[in-house]
Amino acid sequence: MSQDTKNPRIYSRLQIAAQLYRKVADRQLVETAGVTAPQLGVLTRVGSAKALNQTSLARDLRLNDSAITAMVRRLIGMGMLEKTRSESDSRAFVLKLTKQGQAAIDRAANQPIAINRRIEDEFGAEALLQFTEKLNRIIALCDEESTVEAEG
Amino acid sequence: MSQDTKNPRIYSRLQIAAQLYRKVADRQLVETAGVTAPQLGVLTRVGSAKALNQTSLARDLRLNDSAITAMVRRLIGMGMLEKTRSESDSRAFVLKLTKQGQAAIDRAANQPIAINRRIEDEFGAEALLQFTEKLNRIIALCDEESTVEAEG
DNA sequence: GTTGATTGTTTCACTAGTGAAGTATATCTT
DNA sequence: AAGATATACTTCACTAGTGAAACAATCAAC
Repeated sequence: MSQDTKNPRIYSRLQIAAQLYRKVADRQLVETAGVTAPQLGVLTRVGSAKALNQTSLARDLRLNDSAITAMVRRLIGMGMLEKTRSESDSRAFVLKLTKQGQAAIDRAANQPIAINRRIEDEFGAEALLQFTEKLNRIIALCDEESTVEAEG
Repeated sequence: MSQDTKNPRIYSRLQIAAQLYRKVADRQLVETAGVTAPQLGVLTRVGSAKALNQTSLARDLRLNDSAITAMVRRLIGMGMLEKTRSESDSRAFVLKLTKQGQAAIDRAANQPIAINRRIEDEFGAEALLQFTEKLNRIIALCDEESTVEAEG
C-alpha cells in the first residue's frame, strides 16, 4: 500500500535470492569440489588467465582489493593457490593454481551442482538469457548511479 | 565454451547485481535516512507489526537467528530499537521502534532513494513484475533443493 | 635524477551473513 | 509433578564483502 511495499520488493527479493542461491551452491560445491562458490570463482579466473595479479582479479570479479587479499590468503592456506612476486613489477604478485586448486576446478566441472542444473532446466535458455539481461541492466544502472554520485 | 561459461553466468551475475545494488542503496540510504538497507528492512518490519519477537523477525526476513541477534544489537546501540521481555513468554523479547527508529523509517519513506526509482523507471511495471516472479522462482527452487538434501 | 602522482597490496575496523553448540524457559506426555 | 522435547535467544568461529589509510614500487615530468 505505501511506497514501501512496492520498492523494497525487488530489492529484498534480489537479496534473498542471491543469498539463498549462494547458500545452496556453497553446500553442494563444498561437498563435491571442496570449495565455496566465491572460492571457485577465484580459482576459475586464475586458471583461465596467464599471470594474473590481484588487482586485475579484483576488477574481473568486481570486488575490491581487500576482498581479494583475504580470499587469496584463505585459498593459499587451503593449498589451492600460490603467489609469487612478479618479475616485471615487484609490487605485484602472480597468482597460480596448485595441483590441488586445479583438481578442485576439475571436480566442479565434472560434477556440475544440482541447483544450477535445476534453475537452468526450469527457466529454459531464452528465459535465462532474458533474466541475465535484466541483471546486467541493474548492474549498469548501479554503476551509473555510483559515477553520478562521485562526480556530481 | 566449457560448461563453466554457461552455468556460472547466472549465478555470478546475480551475486554481482545483489552486491552492487546493496552497496549503492546503502550509500544513498545512509545519506538520507541514517541506516543501511538491511537495517531499514528490520525497522520497517518491526514498525509494521505489533509485538514482534526475534524468531518471527528472522523468519519474515529469511535470516537465521544469529543474524537477527547481531542486527538488533547494532540497532539498539544506534538508539533505533528497544527490546523488552515478552510478558507472555519470558524466553522471548518484544521489539519496538524508538522515536529515532520511526524517524529513520519516515525519512526513508519521504525521500525514496534514487537507485530504486531508476530501476523501476527503466524496467516498467510489467518487466518488474516478471523479474521478481523469476527471483521468486529461484528462491522456491533453492528451498526445494535444501529440503531435498535435508531429507534424502 | 629528484620530485610527485599512480599503482599493487595490506591492514584495520566495520556490516552482514552462516552454522553449531549452549542456556533458559515453555510445553507435552504420561 | 517429572522428564523429554521444543522454542527463543546468545555465543563463537567462520566466510565474504566494504571503505579508508598506509606503504612500497613504478612511472612521468621537469
